[in-house]
Amino acid sequence: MSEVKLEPGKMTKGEQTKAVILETALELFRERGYEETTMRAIAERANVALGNAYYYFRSKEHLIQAFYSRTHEERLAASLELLEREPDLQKRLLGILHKMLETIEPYHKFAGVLFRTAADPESPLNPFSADSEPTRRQSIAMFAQVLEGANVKLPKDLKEELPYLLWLYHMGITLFWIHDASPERRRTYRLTERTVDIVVKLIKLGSNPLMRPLRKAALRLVAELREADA
Amino acid sequence: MSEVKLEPGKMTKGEQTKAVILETALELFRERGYEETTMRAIAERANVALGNAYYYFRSKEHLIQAFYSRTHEERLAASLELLEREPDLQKRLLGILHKMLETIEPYHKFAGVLFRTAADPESPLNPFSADSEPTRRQSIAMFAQVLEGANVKLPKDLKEELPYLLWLYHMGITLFWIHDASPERRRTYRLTERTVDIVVKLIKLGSNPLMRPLRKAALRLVAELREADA
DNA sequence: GTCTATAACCGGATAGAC
DNA sequence: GTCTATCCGGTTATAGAC
Repeated sequence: MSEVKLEPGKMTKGEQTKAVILETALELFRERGYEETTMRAIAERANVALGNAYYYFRSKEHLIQAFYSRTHEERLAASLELLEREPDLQKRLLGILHKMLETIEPYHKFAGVLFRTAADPESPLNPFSADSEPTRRQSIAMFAQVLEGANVKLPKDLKEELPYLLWLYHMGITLFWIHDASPERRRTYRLTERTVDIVVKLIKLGSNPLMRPLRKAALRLVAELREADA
Repeated sequence: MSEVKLEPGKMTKGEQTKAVILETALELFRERGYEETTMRAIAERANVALGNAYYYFRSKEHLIQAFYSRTHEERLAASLELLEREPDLQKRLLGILHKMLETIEPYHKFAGVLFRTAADPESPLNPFSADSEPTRRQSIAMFAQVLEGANVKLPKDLKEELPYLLWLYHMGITLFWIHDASPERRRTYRLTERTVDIVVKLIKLGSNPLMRPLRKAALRLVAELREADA
């Protein structure tokens, strides 16, 4: 599923070891969940000493961070093709969200821990933190691309803020997914389909010149909240 | 601040011990934060054995749950008077939210941990969990009261779902508060004032007979999502 | 700079005696 | 109900090998 090539030719020994440890950890996380996976077990299956695991990953949580950027990249890659091919906004958005859900599905079992640490304002894993700024920026940029290539015209003010709002929206979907215990995550898919429809309608409605005053007011509120991210 | 009388006359020895442990724990949490407070330190200052602390509280997290229901009750009490006196919906809602923010303010320092555990779907602290059902129900009931005594007429379908929606809204405010590092939590207060205004306008708009189809559609979506709480 | 092995520390949690 | 002893696992420290 999430196989990653460990090309020994292109990697130093250290990079290889690090990669092996990460793969092993994710494997165990998927098998048993996060809490149930001990650092000792990871080291053992990866055939390294416990101390060595800590040499490459400062803590168990840092393994999660590595996981984050990995799935994030997978997701970007998986989305590219769609973005080049599909012009319809609604289909673009829905497609992106589906790709995302597919990418993270294997990890649903330990999603709770992910989110738990992510929700802590002190944690570097917090998606609003300075630490995750690069990933966040990339992610928001992707939503900008979703809009960019679509067959819609947006007023400038909305166009600027919308990628961020869509990113927030996708975080909301993710939050729902985490709590979704339905078979095959049906509820999440249903929610996604319904809300994408609403979101697209709202975007079109909000672009209407008549809505300018309301739109301005709403965007000002959003801008204000955004400041609080720090 | 959060002094609670420990009336020995009215309590069995066990209840007393339990109360002492809880008070000591909250004291230490406020002093040093959650992570920095060890169960051993709590037991020591409370003059009980470590094992005894675990006799009364199944885990360190369960101390948080006790804290929850405590502030929850304080909040209910603080809100009662307002609800009996004020007829204007907007003022009622704003007042309730202000009371809430006041009650939790002393604990802002370890609010992160609160939310972190609360966000874990597995955790009993999760506000959507079965474990927190009693508190949740009470809280939703309070929002029903906010509507009940107000000078507005609502269509039946909306009246039924709205308390839950307001509860969700207040959770959103809380989430923002957790991440709010501004002096005196100014941002949170500003956000609250602005959004309360919007919420009340939306409620009035949504009650308009012309909005019936849209309202029905929205409420159906909400009802569907609500099922997923389990 | 990469890695092993081993021991130890710390704190949450549990068992079982009294 | 209360205690002591113990386990368990994240984390650290050390000392040394390639």
